[in-house]
Amino acid sequence: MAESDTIDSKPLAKVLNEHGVRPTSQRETVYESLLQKRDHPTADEVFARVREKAPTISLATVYNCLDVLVQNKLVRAVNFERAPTQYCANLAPHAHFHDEAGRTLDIEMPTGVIDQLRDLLPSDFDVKHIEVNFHGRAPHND
Amino acid sequence: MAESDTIDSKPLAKVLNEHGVRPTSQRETVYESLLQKRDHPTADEVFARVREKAPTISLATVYNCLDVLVQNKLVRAVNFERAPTQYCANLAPHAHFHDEAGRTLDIEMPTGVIDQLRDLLPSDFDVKHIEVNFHGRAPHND
DNA sequence: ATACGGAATTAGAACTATTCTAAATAAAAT
DNA sequence: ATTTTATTTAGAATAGTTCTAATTCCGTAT
Repeated sequence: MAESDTIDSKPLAKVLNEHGVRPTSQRETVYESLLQKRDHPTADEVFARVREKAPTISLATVYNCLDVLVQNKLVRAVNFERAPTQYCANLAPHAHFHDEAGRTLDIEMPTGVIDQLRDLLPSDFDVKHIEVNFHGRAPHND
Repeated sequence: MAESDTIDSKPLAKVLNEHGVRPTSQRETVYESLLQKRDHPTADEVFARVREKAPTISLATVYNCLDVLVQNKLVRAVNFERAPTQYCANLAPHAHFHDEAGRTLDIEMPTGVIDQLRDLLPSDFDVKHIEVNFHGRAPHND
């Protein structure tokens, strides 16, 4: 299995480039880790995960990379009640469910619902982003 | 106009009591300030405002009072992207619009919309709270 | 290939909103 | 009045994030 085309790793740099992000190895590693385990990790958690592949990376760099990815719409930052920011590689419009146990789940949001939310606002409001957060208890399926 | 019944100040202690909050002078002052200027102040801003009426109050007490009011459903805490928590005395279910200039506005949310949001979740999810935040540019009417 | 210049990374210090701590005070219950 | 319990207070501590200044990296021009 020496020189097989690994389906994921090759186009990563290209994806970053297409979004205006200079593909450094740290950015690729951070982005890859978000794509691989989609459980809304915090910066600290990302830091812990990427250290295996990039043992010399610093926490500041993880923050930098995450910021760049968020700025360039490759990743979403998710905030809930002053808890540490969580990161999410799901780009489809969706809401988040925050479990009382600490889990964060993506909730699909059809465009119809989004449009209805937007219609709550007077027409002279310019809406850039709509954020929907649920909080409660989700059934734990282990 | 010496001994007129001031419509607001009398029942305040009663309102607190009815919500299970022991009415201390600090709590009354903090709650009153939120009722009077409904512009979603931060704890620091509340601190600055109540100092006129209660010059010896401490910031820690302001935090304590706000927490107690939030715990007992007299006030809502509003968070947006790790900005300092803002406080809101509007108890009706509503969303928030976060202006790029920093203003926070209440947006009425009919129960129909709330129900539709809840319907996005599988029925075995127990929803405690739904939070909707808009972000964008609001027309500034000065 | 090599040197230059701007961008990215790094370690650690700094910052900020909030919470904690322990002592003092106030209020309620006896 | 006295005891108990809750609240307030000032300041220290904490945690997540950002800043700083030095180093390293990478693309481009030579």
